Amino acid sequence: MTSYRSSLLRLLDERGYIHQVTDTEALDALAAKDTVTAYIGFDATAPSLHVGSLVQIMMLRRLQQAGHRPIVLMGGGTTKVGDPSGKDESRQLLTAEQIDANIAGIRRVFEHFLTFGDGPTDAVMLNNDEWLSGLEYIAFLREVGRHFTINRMLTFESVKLRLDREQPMTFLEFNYMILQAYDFLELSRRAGCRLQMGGSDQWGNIVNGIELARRVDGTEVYGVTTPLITTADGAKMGKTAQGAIWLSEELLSSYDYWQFWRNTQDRDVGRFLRLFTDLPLDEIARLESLQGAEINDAKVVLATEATAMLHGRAAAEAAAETARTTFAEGGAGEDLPTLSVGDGMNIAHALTALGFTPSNKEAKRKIAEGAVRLNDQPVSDPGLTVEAAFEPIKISLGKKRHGLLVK
RNA sequence: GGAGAGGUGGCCGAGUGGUUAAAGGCAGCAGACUGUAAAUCUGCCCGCGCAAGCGUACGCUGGUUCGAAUCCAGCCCUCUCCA
Repeated sequence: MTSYRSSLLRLLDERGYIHQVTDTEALDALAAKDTVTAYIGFDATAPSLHVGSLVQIMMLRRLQQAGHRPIVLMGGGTTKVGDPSGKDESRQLLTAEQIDANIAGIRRVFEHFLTFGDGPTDAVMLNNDEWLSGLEYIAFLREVGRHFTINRMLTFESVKLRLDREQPMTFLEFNYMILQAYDFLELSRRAGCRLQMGGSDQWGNIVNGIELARRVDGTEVYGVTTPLITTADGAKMGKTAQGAIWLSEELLSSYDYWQFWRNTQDRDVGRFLRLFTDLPLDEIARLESLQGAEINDAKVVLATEATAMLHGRAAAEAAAETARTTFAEGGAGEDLPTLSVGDGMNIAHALTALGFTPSNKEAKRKIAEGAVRLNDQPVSDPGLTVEAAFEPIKISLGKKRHGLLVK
């Protein structure tokens, strides 16, 4: 199906958000006629979200742009149990206070992307703790559990994958999909929610929710999933050696956020512009067609637009200007990470303090490799003490990471 | 509860008493080449220390030994089959 009647599906389609839709025609007809309320679920395990969630965030933004109502569903209830899917990571159980704090932090992220309020297309944030924590086991099994067959659950990709790879799967985890399905039922009752969106890995959960709503309430609801967003190398979005690309200034500066986008690979530029900026499609087509080194201009636009959406236009321009003076002119922009060295500091310690290297040992290695420069002069002595005078000193590791040392 | 297999550095995966901070691969970082791209080649890749050196590390706890990831005992966890 190439032509949609609804502006919603058209918008999502032409910008590259659609991987699968449960019932395209019915959803298209619904979205063309009514204001659709739709939700996406998010974890409450961290105080912020990172770029890995940005496609989902942007999809809610598109939904609102198309005149519909987004619900941000926080998994406060499910987080209380602790998501068992990250089997390797120690599942630290979060306290209710931590979860609430995390939700508050995540809400601040969303406020950059969505308009919240009481209007018909204003976004709302809900917490599944409201209905999950009070559930009674027997009653829940009788109302909801009877609609799930183990036979069917075993065929789901998430389960099958685990079993095929002979990895353990707990009963708790097995029940997760039921709780997620129940969320959809609950939201359709409470908020008239008709659509759940999510990553392609959520397809099974979404379908479960749809079936549950039909069986229990006879309600028709729909699902849309996004493709898994990877870089052209096939790597997951937003994973760098430095850590996650966080969507809050406290965890990642706007300068670093800008740099993240600036370092996009050539082949990803067009796709990312469509997904992560509001630029019109014809403008994106023009940027995307740039060849050779000119594609760098498109990357600057991508970085600035993406940063402006999250951190504001002024911060984005400042990051762009710093990058220009630092990289194009070989100078030092004001927005670079800055470290105070007091009366003198060992250069290896300074590199680690700036976060350029994970340890002093690594910093010394980099010095030995000739990768470290002070004001563009290579440093060879790992025992060097750096002092800043009146002018800040530019310290560089490799070609990309630059910082300022001040008194 | 029983039998068997297994738990090694971010991941995968060798290693079955000493020169093993532990092969190899992936990921990552740096250098060369470029365009703050990709591909390719090269180097690096536990921590502290300017350094000599020291400290940690092969599921956990003890033991044998001059010496253990490697041998022994107990425990924990995972998988497969059985009850």
